[in-house]
Amino acid sequence: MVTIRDVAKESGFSSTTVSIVLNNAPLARYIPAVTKKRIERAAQKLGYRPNQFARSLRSKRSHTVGVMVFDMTDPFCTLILRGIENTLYQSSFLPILTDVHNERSRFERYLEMLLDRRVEALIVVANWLFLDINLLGDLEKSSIPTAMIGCELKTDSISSVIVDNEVGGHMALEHLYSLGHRKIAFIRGPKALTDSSPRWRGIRSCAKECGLELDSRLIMELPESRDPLSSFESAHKLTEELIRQKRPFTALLAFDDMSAFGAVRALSKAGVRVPEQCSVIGFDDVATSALYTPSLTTVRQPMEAMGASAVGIVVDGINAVLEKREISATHRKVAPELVVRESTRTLL
Amino acid sequence: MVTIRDVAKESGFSSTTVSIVLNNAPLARYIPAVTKKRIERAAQKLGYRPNQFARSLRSKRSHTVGVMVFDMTDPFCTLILRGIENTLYQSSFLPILTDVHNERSRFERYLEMLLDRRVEALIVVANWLFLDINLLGDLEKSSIPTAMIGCELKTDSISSVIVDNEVGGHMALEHLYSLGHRKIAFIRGPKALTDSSPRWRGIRSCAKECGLELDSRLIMELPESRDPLSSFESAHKLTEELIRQKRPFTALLAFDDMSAFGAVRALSKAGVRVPEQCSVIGFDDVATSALYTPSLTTVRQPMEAMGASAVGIVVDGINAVLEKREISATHRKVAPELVVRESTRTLL
DNA sequence: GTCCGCCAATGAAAGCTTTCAGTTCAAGCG
DNA sequence: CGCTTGAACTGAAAGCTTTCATTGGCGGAC
Repeated sequence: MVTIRDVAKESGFSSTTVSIVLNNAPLARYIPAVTKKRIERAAQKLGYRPNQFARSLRSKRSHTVGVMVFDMTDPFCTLILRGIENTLYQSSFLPILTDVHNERSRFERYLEMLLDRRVEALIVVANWLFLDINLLGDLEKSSIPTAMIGCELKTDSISSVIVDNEVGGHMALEHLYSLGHRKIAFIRGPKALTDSSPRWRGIRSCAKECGLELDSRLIMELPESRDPLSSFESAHKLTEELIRQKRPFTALLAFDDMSAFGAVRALSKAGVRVPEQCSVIGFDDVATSALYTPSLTTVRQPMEAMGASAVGIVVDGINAVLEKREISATHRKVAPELVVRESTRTLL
Repeated sequence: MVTIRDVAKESGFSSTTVSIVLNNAPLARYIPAVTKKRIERAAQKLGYRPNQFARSLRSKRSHTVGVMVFDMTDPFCTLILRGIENTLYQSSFLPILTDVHNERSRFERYLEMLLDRRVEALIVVANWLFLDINLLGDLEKSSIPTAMIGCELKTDSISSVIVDNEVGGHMALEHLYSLGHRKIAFIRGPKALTDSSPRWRGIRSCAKECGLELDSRLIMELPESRDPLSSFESAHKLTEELIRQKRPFTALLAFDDMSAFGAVRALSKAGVRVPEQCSVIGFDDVATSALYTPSLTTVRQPMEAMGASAVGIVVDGINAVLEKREISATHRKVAPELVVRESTRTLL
């Protein structure tokens, strides 16, 4: 391994000067171009690569960000991760990826590991999280810039990025209403999930504005479950139940895309054609939605942008810490977007 | 920050002894239980956490593995990543995740960054890779244990884990044949993709065994593209073309699940019901396949196990290096598994 | 002629561990 | 008693950077 001293020897300057030049430190301003050239050439020639361990030890920086996902298999995560990765890349940080599998013990262990590695910031993808208040406590103790994606927070020690669920819920119902649907079935999210209630609030506010009466017998609720894919199965069952009830409906508004897929499956099985006989709308716009048959109309969360946004927040936080500025948490609520595809159509 | 010297002072022993005890180093065997207790208690009391930077600098170990994915948005990756993460967790390694976006420059930059960080091993998820021989050269130079998932190699410096594509192709056709199908359409993978030809070989060998004649006018081939999701669109178009040809077929064997989805979509659009009028089989068994309507019959790659297997290989490699044992590359070919769902059925 | 400020460069310390090469003491052995 | 052996423990070095404090040299101000 070639060290900075080798470069010093080769170039004829001290290792101090080499360090200053190669890092383009503030003092580099006093160093004449000739010297810089010579040092750079020497480094090049020897193929010098600074030892990151030593560098980190001295500078107390790891150039690393911890990413904690609550369940990677949730298709909702994929694009968020892509957004995080891509933005981090631009700032020359590397992500350490951990998947908590929705287990508290695993969360704690990973948090400890990440902090031991001195990650400079933490991004938590809190998809499908049953908000646990202790968890926030653990995160707050960490004292590094932290951003949570997909979970609304009021703390001012942890930043958050979420989609505006209320607006999204409103959008979804408005879409169905504008297509002429009046008898609408709903599959609500599980109560314990933080997204559920604002989405429902948006739906109710839209109903109110339109003078639409919600039929409580057409409202189902997903059960709690640790597995994000389970909403497919649950929605499938709930939709079968809706059909068995024989209470007619011409459209169905699902909590998310997974449950929408479950609903479509149940409807098809029962011989109800989507969208001809029943429109279905989802929420999220996971990758599959565009590929489904029929392709799914849904309320899109701009996931890649949300990942990027979280990185932006924590990178600002890192810089603030470096410059000893105080900075308080940022809370962003991004706008959802209606994506109209084939699973919804005008009521004839 | 509390250092090992603080613990030494607190416990009344030297930092050497503390280090030995806390790491349970070989020499710890000579240290009486009482001493160990006292040191552990002191560490506990002060809340000592070893500085990983210093530790790494000294021991030359990072306890970190680099994971390079060629395109994260490919649903094929998700479970592989899960398998990697989970197995790494058990060995107390942390993964640094990088997504190459199918770009050579990005590959090079990331490889450099990972090696600078002294990752102890490298796992490359070479999904949807157009094998580039230079790329292997870059990897071979790295001289750390390296495993590639999803790409067959002959080198003995880089290990590989792949599914047995030939057996898989054979399985798929055999399934359709055993259901009574004789007029079968095919959507082959793009030539440049390493998986394509062995899968096709398996198909041909099965056809031969069954005495089935393949109709070249029913054989389509996906075009090359950098985007794994593009196979959906392409397959959609190719299937439309197949239908336009009016050359009847009762089953379709697609290159992968994405293309199977595209085919199903095209068939549905044309009023051909799946599976009643045409059976469709895919390859991979991505998460969506079980949720699709109809759920997709497919040849499953045991992705989680493949990820785990790759980790096993490189961890063995790491240990071999530590113990100065020589070890040569491992090449595993895992068995695929037929998953029968709703998209295929007996020909009436 | 002295002092100041700027430029160019550097020696040495500090950051925290792990580990090599011992040291000390006591017991065991012939 | 002198020697070896083993247990229990430790001082100091090494690993490689970054950075603080400092040194000269030199031109200009007073």
